[in-house]
Amino acid sequence: MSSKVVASREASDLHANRLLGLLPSRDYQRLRPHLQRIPLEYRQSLYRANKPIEFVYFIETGVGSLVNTMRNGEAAEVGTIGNEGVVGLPIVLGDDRAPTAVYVQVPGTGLRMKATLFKKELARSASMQAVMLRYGHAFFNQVAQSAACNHFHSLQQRCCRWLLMTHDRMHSDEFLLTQEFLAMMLGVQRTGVTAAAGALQRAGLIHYKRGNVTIIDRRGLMQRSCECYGVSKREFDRLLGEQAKAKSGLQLRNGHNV
Amino acid sequence: MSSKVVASREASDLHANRLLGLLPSRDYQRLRPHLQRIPLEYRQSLYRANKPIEFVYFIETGVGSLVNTMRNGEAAEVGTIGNEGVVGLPIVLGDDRAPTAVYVQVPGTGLRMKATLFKKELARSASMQAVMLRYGHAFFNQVAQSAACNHFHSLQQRCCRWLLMTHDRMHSDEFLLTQEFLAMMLGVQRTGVTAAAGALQRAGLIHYKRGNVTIIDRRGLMQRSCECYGVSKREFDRLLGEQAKAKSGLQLRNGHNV
DNA sequence: AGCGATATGTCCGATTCCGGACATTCTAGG
DNA sequence: CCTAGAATGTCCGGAATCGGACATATCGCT
Repeated sequence: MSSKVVASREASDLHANRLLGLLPSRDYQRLRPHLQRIPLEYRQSLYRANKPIEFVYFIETGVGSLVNTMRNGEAAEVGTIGNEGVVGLPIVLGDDRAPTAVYVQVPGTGLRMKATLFKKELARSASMQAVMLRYGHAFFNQVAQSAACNHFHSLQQRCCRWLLMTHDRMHSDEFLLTQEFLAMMLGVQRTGVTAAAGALQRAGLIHYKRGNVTIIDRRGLMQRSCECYGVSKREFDRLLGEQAKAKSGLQLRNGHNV
Repeated sequence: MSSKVVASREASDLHANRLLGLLPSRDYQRLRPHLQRIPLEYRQSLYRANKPIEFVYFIETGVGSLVNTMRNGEAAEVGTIGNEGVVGLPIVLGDDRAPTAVYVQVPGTGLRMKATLFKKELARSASMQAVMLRYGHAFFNQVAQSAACNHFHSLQQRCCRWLLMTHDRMHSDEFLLTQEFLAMMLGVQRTGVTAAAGALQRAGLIHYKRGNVTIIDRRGLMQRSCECYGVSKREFDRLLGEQAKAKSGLQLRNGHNV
């Protein structure tokens, strides 16, 4: 039994959500009274395609997926959001909806806030806006990377990437995930995922059992993953890393935790 | 087919670049002295991956491509920019570089401006910022659509989409385009494009000859294109259309605005 | 007119993934 | 303890695209 108990303190300090942690304390204090802690439940929709966005969510644990659904029902994940970000970027960009939707792919908890209020607070603080926009750029880059990745890379490579990105955002090596669901996220057939995941298990990189995956060999996954994992991660670290508070610039070559 | 020069509809809509046209006249007057008209040449790079962005470009004619290049040299277009937008969104989002690059895919002309100056002007005007961010969201949605499109849709469908999007931004039914180049944009083999384009020509939708394409049957292309063309276009119209002007006074920040 | 460079046409085996059908294993709940 | 449903495993033909090689056509230049 895994779970979201561990509060492993990472580089960012007080807040489980790194984006909130990047805010100047004055900004945070303004948001605080409006933030409400809520559970994020498996498959819950945080906002729907082309519908007004009611709340923005600062994820603490768990992972959300930006999903694009085609007319015929085919769907694919084009970006993921964890405790490094916020769900509701369209609000930051001055819009109130988007043609994509966001679903909870791994359950957890988050802080939510009325979108209208958030928009108002954003307008009052240039520093808050700057932080949100910088995250927006990192996320944009992730989506741009996905666009190329979905086209060029094999199912197994993308599988590895997805597992790594999710693992980064979890506080445990084990989490809930069915092949069926992963297939939907990757926009492929379930049987394809069975084949890919089977190979990874046989190679001793992961272990899974009826909806539960355990990451065993992170390094091995990175070797089999496409470069896209590293590219996205580097960008997030560059834009949301320590340099906001200290200087630090861009480091991170191989510094992945195990 | 459209005429050479956009007819002036409204006082503030004089600009070949729609984004500049959306700016309140006061904002535009501030940018104006810094804007320099330059030709955009075939295959020219407007900014490079991971290098500081020197200039932002408001395209008047021609088309630019946001391109993601993999380590092994494979490349794919993940977004296109024409006279509806600006090249240099990272600046708007507070960054000075991006892991993607922008190339001129169809030559034309544009107005350029020092990125540092643009950033400064942006900070002075909430209305300008609002317009740029709204464009940013439309562009983001386009990239998100590409991410799914590249994965699900056939080469021929994407071929049609690409031709339509380019046609929208050209002032002519005929433009320069080699199969080789289109193949690079779509991230596929050249021989695949030969097959797809050949079929489209046989069906009487286009005509091409050594690097020159003519759009003959736009409707036919739309029928064979994937839905992604329509989705992107609708979003652009929603966010940058006529009614969008009314909202451009939207305030994002206090204090610095005039 | 001839040449080299560029652009397009064609063919073929290999690979990946789809689409669908079906079998098996595990787990929760009565 | 049993059973329904969920999750996973396996098989197969077919489609799209790759990767590469090669042939042909057209243009610009001298």
